[in-house]
Amino acid sequence: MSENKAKPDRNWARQVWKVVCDIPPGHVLTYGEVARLSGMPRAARRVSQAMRWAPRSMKVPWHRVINAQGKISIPADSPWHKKQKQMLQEEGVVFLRGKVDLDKYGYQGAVDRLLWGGPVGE
DNA sequence: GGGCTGACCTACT
DNA sequence: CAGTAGGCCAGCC
Repeated sequence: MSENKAKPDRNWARQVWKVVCDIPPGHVLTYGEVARLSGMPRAARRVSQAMRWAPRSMKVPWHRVINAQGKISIPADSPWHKKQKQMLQEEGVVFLRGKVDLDKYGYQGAVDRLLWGGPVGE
C-alpha cells in the first residue's frame, strides 16, 4: 500500500498493464481491444502511452499489443520495433507480409480456439 | 487557462 | 488494397 504513491493519472495505466499481462502467450491484442477490456473503449491511444510507460519490473508483455492493422505500431526508428517482432515469433506468432493474422492470433480467435478446443485451420 | 501531440480506431473514397 | 478525414482523451508546454 505504500508503493501506490503514484499520481491518480497513472492509475488508469495500471489497469491497462493488468489486462496486457492477462494476454496468453502466442496471442496478440489490439490497442482498441485492450482499451475496451480495461474499461475505456475510446482509450486506444492511452493504451499506447501506457505501453511506453510500462516498466520492465512489471514484465508487461507489451510486445503482444499491436494495432488494428495487425502490424507493429512502433516506428522502425525504434529498436523495440525489431525486438517486438522477434518476441512474438518466439511466442509462436507468425508474421505474414509483415502483418499478424488477427483472425488466428487475435482475441476473438483465441476465444474461438478455446470453445472449439482445437487448432485454427478448421 | 489554452493548445498541440500521440506505440490509435473507424469509416469513407 | 491504399490513402484521407474526423474523433477521442490524457499528458505536456
